[in-house]
Amino acid sequence: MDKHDRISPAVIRRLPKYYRYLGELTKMGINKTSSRELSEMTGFSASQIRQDLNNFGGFGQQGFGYDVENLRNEIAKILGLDNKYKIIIVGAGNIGQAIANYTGFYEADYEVVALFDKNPKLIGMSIRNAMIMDSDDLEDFLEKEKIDIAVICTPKSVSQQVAEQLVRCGIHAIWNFAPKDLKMPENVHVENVHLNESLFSLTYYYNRMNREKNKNE
Amino acid sequence: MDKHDRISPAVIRRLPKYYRYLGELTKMGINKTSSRELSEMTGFSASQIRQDLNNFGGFGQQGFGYDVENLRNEIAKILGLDNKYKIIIVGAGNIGQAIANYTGFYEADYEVVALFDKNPKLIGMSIRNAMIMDSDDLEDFLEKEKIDIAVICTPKSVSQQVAEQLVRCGIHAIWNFAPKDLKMPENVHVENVHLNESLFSLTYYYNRMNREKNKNE
DNA sequence: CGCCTCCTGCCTATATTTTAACAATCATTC
DNA sequence: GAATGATTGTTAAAATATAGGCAGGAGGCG
Repeated sequence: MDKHDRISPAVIRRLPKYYRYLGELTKMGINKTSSRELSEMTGFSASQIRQDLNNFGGFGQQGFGYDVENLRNEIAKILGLDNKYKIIIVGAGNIGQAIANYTGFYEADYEVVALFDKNPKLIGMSIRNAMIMDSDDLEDFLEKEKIDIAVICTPKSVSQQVAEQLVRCGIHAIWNFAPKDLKMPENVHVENVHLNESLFSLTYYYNRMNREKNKNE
Repeated sequence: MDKHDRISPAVIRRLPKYYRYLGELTKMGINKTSSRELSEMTGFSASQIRQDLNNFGGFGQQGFGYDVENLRNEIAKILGLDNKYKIIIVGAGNIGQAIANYTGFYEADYEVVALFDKNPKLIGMSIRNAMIMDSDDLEDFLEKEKIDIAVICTPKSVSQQVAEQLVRCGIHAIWNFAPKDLKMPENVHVENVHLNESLFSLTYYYNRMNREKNKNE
């Protein structure tokens, strides 16, 4: 699987989108598609779609197109959506609870096994079969349970410290919602969801649009 | 302000990060910095940082560096963080409520004015001074109040429809949390936060790491 | 069967983004 | 007040990402 090593992040970011649209086609009962059709749906150029897919092998048939279900399965395999993943959430505040309640992951087999928090009022509560446990028990828990992905939803002040603790306990994949960049060793992958930065970008474009509108009036 | 028109999105995405780190420097009482220092903090190359900033003008002093507070204010101005923004949230489920409760926006003046939902159990509740109102009252509300940014936290099945309604009522900036791409006119800016796609990317890298680890053993 | 249309996979060209290099400039030191 | 070291702004080069173009294969149709 050496070919995976050199795939650009931009390609990986697009794959979930293809996957989603292929799912929609399946739901509509359409079982054949083409890069042109996917282009219309996703907004990416047909050429780019073909090239993206060809990074992983020729899933299509020349002169014909792609089999929707087959292509979807192949992308699932590439992303690893054909496996099960156990998740814990550290920090059971607003965001942590929202993630635990989020049903949008249904497309793959992600299971939130437990949440952790310091707040005694939260400890003992359950969210969709997942218990909120005391943060002090985190390390013991990770020793016993094999966890794939940890979600950090703590305040930023403790996020680095929590991340280091997680890594010490063998975690290699972190989904970080704290507005801070984690300094992590090479063999840990961090996926950031920085809501501020997203909102600030939006703010920039909002203002730019307003400036243009005023100019044209 | 024509120069803003051609700034690449990649640059805009980095500005909030500079802004955040400059805030941290201020908090530490440091009032002078350099592209090299910012590079160490942010992980971007010093060259790139200088080039990014010079898109908007020379904020530094040759041979000396940048004044932390001044640079931070300039970036704030570029992003528009020196203004106030009124926000509504459509969909007061888990994510909607979490956003309403989110305090991470404190760096700028964002005010969540109201939430909207169809669920009678939620209508009438308040979250941090913002009331959850009936979705049926959305259009009336938007006629009376001048809202800058709308957040979509509805199920994906209605997100497109909600977005169109918002645009009809004069909204031009949408922060979309529904796992669907909105088809919008040119003069509307949509910033997507697609949690699935983010998690799927993480899953890909998690698996790739595991493959590499197994190979090296 | 032959022709036409459509579409992939691949190769090439263009555009964009990032990195590198360097002259100009400033504060500091001796 | 001249030399030094640090650092910017800017230009050029390299790397990367995207788009375009085309040969060849597949299916459909008369």
